[in-house]
Amino acid sequence: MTSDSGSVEPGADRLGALADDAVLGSTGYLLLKAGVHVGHAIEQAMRDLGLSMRDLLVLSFAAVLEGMSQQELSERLGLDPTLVVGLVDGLEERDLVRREKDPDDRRRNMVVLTEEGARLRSQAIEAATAVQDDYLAPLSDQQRTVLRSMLFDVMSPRLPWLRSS
Amino acid sequence: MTSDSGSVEPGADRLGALADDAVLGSTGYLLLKAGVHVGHAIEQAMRDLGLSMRDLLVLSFAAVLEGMSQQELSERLGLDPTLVVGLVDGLEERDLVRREKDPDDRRRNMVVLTEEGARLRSQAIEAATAVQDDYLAPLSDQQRTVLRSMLFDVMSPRLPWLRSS
DNA sequence: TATAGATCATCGAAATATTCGATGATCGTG
DNA sequence: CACGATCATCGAATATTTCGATGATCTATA
Repeated sequence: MTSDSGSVEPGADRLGALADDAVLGSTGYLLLKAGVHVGHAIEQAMRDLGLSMRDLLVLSFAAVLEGMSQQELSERLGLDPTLVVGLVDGLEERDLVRREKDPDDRRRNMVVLTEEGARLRSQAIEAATAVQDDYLAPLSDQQRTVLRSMLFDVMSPRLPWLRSS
Repeated sequence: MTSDSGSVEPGADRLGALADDAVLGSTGYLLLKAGVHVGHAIEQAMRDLGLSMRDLLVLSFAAVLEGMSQQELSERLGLDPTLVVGLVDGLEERDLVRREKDPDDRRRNMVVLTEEGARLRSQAIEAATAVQDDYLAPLSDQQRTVLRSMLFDVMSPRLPWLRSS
């Protein structure tokens, strides 16, 4: 046993026994932890621009899709439609986004990026990219490519929110 | 290897322009999404055993460290110490874990795994492992090893909670 | 050895965030 | 036109997290 509590045990733990645990050292848990970490890092970087991660995502979806209903947005974000209301409210107040009634279905509010929104999005992308570069610094460019590709492979069966139509 | 799924081909834009977005298609965001997904998957699997992800982590830490203070636990989990109280309460009520006063410092409650806790932990590991195997199915064994190793590389500058002492 | 200051676990209140049920407007179907 | 479904929204109910305070205990030190 020698579980002499409180004292440092020399030698035995350079990487730590924890990393060998079936849960704590598992790929899945590391993935989870890594995801949370980048998330926080990006969130942090966004704060300087007065944005949340969700704001950034809305801006991104709005930019690429060139407008989508709040319903669609809620699905892509994986959020209750109710939450999207406040999210869009906040962005609209700052003129980053605009609600446009869909002429083909006037129940729908299309969320559209404004000039100002596009501008801020550029800055946000720059910041987020810098954060990621920093975060992935231990990996070579080639490794990053491999990582991204593996993540795509793993996620592809569950990416409805990334499909265009 | 041979994961050349990165080339710009007709098949590629079936995934949609979203995957090419600097944010939505970034390695960081994919990492975040993947993390959340495995997290949910594991959480889901744990539900059958009446455990939460946090419960599983407590069990894991308790098992490997053979007991630790709630303070230490809160640091490793990245949670407010206040939350740990309820967490341990729940596990203690079910006899999965036990609070033992540290004889060297009677302010401390050492959280120790019980027999019952060890038993349930085995089942939990089995379930969590199965989920991960399923989740990582698109990857070969070799790829998984590479992935895990890359995640370690990326995280190693920020893994105090995985260090043993 | 008495005392001041820090740490630990805990509690309860405050602040945040998420979920749920209901509503008015609008659509599509027949 | 009436019916049931969908969309955005609201407000209430829940859940979760954060914060400040407290009693017990430790450490340092004078």
